[in-house]
Amino acid sequence: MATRLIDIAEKAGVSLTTASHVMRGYTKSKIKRETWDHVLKVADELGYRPNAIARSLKIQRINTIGLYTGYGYHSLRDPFLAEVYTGIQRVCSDLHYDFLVHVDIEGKEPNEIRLRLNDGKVAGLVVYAQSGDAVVAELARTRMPAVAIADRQELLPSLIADDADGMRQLADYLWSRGHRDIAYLTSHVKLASVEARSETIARLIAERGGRCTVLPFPQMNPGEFLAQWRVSEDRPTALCCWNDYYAYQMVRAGLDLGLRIPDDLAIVGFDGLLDTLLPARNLVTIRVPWEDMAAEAAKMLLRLLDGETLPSITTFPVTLVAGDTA
Amino acid sequence: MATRLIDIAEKAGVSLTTASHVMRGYTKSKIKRETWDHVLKVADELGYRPNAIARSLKIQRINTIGLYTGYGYHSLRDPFLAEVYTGIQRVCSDLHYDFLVHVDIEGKEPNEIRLRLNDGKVAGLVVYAQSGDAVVAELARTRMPAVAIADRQELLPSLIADDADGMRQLADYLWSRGHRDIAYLTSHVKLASVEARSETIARLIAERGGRCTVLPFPQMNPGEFLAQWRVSEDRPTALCCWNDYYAYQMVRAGLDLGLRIPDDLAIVGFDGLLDTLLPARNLVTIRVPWEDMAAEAAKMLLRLLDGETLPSITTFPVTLVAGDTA
DNA sequence: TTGTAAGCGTTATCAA
DNA sequence: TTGATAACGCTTACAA
Repeated sequence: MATRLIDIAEKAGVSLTTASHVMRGYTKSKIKRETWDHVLKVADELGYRPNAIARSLKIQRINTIGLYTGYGYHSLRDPFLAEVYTGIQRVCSDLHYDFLVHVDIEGKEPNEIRLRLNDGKVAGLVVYAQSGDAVVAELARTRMPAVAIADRQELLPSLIADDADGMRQLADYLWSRGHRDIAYLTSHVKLASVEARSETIARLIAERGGRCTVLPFPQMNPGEFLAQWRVSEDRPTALCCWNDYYAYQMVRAGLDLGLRIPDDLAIVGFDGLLDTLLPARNLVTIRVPWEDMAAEAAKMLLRLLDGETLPSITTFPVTLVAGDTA
Repeated sequence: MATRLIDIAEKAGVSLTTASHVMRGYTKSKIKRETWDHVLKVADELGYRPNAIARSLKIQRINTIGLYTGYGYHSLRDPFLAEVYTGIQRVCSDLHYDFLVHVDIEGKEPNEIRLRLNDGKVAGLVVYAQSGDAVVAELARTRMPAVAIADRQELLPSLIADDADGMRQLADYLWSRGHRDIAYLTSHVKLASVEARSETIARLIAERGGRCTVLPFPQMNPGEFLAQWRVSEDRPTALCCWNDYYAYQMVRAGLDLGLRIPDDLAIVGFDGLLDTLLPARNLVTIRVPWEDMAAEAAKMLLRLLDGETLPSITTFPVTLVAGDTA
């Protein structure tokens, strides 16, 4: 059994209150220096550790925030989530919060998940989910403090990237390099940002008199896709991919097939997520400041917990990263 | 103010006990079906969420475990930690635990960190730290349940990879391909496993009459290192790197310099961490089942919490992954 | 079948 | 300058 405050009080021959004041460093109370030091000494001897649970129960606050992702089992190998975690952690570290990863929520009913998320272990949540996620609706209904990231949530303050501007930058870049026939490989996931990206580039290229074909990222392996592409009559000269991971798969498959990139085929991505790791080729991509966005989401969540009102949408600028694949 | 159990009891016109039994699904108590359903209905109407904090305080247990890394700021951008997180998460998910990431512990005194780690928010810890870490000593002193991963901790049950066998496999592989002069690029970090790896390969190659030079991974950039290597008289034919990240940096630098890999220079890594992400080249490496090890660490921690006694060392087998860089 | 009441380890109010 | 004591929300003997 762990040492309690009362054990210290008894051993030190003081009251619970005095012990509490000393342990919390409550300088306003005028406890005799002698008593103070004695209590500290006893606490150290007994290896005292304040019980954060009891404290939280009493003060009705908890310095822990959580992350909910609406994609079931979320792999932490996903570089996007790595950025999100890193950003949240940075803020938590600065502001003396801990960070709880909710994992026991796979394949459950929305309300059951909401109960797990909203059981007092965390003060609030950063949310990464599709708009229309049922758990998010439950959270909003029960007024759980939460802030959404990466994709807009109608019911929550949301932090999103400027997808349209990113696509505009890519379109400009490709157009200026002479590409008039572009294929856009989009994601299967139903996110508002997915729609925004494909619509934007299709529109921009069409407006200028070029052609932009939107295709789902091929289910077949990228090599087969590119082999087909190679023999087709009327092939696009540039591949614009929903994200960097798709783009890298295409780069790799292209190199394996002996294609010259970007001369035979230009490839661009979106996200800026893989740049630190990858050898051999530097992808042309749009860098989205995911880590900063996540950090800002965490900060905003903490402000929300303090009763502030937040803007419903906060949009972050994105920047083109030059490389050698387009 | 959130709905409490007592609010439900009052609104439903039952006692606290009855409400508690219903909410906990305590089937042994013979509550009238009618009462039961009524309580559930009221709870739903009021958006009741059990307070896990109060519950934990009462039952003196908490279904949360944590991770302590002795390397300060820990980022999921580190693929190793991504594996560790993923493994811990998997087990937590299966066994209805949550996973708390302590982040407010940077740059603090060991005892202060221990207080943060051991404040009742988590039942136990998975530890990733160098042997001799002062916080680990504190944790052991205060009998905080903990299990170490990746590097041996004298004071804790430890799960480690079979580094010696991994190096043996790499040595065999390189030797069988005709390499007689090998450079081993080791890490600056003082881990037992670092020592184990460099010593093992140096010994194995020497025993067979070859030469193995152990060097710290160059502080200069990998390109400069390889440029020097290229003009040296008596140059090794293979580079064996402490981990995959080092190896990939060398592969990239080599390709940039126009080296043929593996013909001009063979490069091998260790860890098996980057294989899912990287295009262009498949590294020859040793796959360590980090995720499984982390999962097992979490499982063992939970067994420890149940009062079981654990083996002091558990060693996991590693396997060679063939590729095209050696 | 349901209710009463003690207690988990803190903090905070008030009194001494 | 210190000490009693009542909460915080829940669980669980034990009583009714």
